Amino acid sequence: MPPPQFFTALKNMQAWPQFPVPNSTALDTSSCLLPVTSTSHTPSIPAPFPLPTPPQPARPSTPTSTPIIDPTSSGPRMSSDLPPAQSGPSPRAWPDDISGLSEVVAPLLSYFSSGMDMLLDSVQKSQSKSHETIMKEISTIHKHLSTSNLAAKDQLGLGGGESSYSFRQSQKKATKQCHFVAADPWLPVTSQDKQEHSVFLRCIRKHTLTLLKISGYKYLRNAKCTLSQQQVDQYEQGLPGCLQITATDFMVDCLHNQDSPFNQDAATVFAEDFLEKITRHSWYASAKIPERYCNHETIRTPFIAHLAYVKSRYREVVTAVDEDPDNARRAMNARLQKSSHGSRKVHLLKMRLDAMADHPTLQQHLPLINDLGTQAMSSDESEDDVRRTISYPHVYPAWCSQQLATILWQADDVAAANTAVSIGKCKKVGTQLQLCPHSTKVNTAAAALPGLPRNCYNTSWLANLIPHQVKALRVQDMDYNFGSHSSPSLPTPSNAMQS
DNA sequence: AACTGCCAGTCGATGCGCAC
DNA sequence: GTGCGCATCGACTGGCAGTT
Repeated sequence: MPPPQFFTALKNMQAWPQFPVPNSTALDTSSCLLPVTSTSHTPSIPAPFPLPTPPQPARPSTPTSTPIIDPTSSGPRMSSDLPPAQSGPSPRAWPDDISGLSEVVAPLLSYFSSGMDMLLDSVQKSQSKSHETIMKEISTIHKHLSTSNLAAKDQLGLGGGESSYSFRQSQKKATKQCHFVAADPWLPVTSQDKQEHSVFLRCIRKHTLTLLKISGYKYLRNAKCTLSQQQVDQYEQGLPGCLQITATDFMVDCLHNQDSPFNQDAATVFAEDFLEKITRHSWYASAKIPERYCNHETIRTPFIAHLAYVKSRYREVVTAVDEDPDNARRAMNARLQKSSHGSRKVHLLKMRLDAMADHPTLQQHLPLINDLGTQAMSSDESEDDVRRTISYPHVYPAWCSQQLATILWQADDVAAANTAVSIGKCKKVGTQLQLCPHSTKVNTAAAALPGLPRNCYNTSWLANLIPHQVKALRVQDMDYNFGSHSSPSLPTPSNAMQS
């Protein structure tokens, strides 16, 4: 990987309008293909795939096929332990006494020469290590798939396993800002710190419900969380007879800001009670809350943050219902339906990854499918209510190429074979696996994933895009090596159902 | 009838983008 | 900075199909 100074220099170069940097769009992560309904998943697929390796020239004239990942930007980083490039030399600070060249051109040529050397080194090293990278990634995914099966949950529901999918999500979330209280403030936040923080937050949520005397937020209407303006005024002026917040008569104000004096005082009462309960009365003992969390401010802050969620739920179950009950119910159902559909796609992705992890030939495609995420999973499912069969036909996204669909198809067959009982005639106890017959239908409304190799997209679908969409799609100018799985035509649905 | 376990639905929660 | 809407996630639960 080129040194951080190179990226700093490259960024500075982009500010020079007369010398546009090739492939500067690689730094742009904002665009995506319409109609994109979700922008949460933006895969970065530069190196780990078994891409074909054409003979490399000794010094390529343009590095346009190599994605530039700037470690100083907010985009994905190739190395987590790389320090941010802050003190690298600016291109303008280069010596300007190169004979025969102007002050502007000399540093530019020198800069480009040096930069290209570093970039070329990086590309060559990356390609030579491609196989090793794939095997490492497969090993990592495999390890997380294994551990997900062994994970147990504690009685409070405070623990939980980490599936292959959640592993990807946790990697994504790790880039977001979290206010962990690390065991050792001088060391980086560890996974144990994160787990302890998560457990602590769950206790905060649970205690909030306890003090509000409700079992769930759908009962917020019954909790003390609505104050009139008169009550607020009286409280803030400290008038006699105004509301008093105590642990036994706890209340929050969901109609005003969480930073209001009333809510701030509520947070203080909450922190005092929470601290007392965990230190003197051994509440949440199974959660094993670390000592460093046992102070007022560390408890107050997450409670106030949680209050924002409580307020949003209040708007949903009280305010919206009061305004228009029918509309509120429709909105709630729509949200739940979407949520349910999403979790099914997660299940499908995990099932496919599990099946591929142990398969001798499909294993090599694990990084690709893992990076595709749920957005590439079947996009529509429906149950046959008439015959009462558990049948969910897979409908593939229109943008998906035949080769890519074939991989997913074969993974489904492997998963079905793995769950089937081959010894004796006894079926597995319990409900049998759902039938997931493949269909030839495609979902034209499915959002396409940007930045994939060319042959991951359906050719005819690609041809129908307008130029702006093609540009937004950022198709990699290379083909993914599907190997022996790149069959010329999709298998028939009947074949797929035989397993 | 008892048991098992899959699966859709439910719930609590988080993060992002946009408008003000 | 804040509120709000939206998308999405993980954990959990009840219904129920299928087996013993």
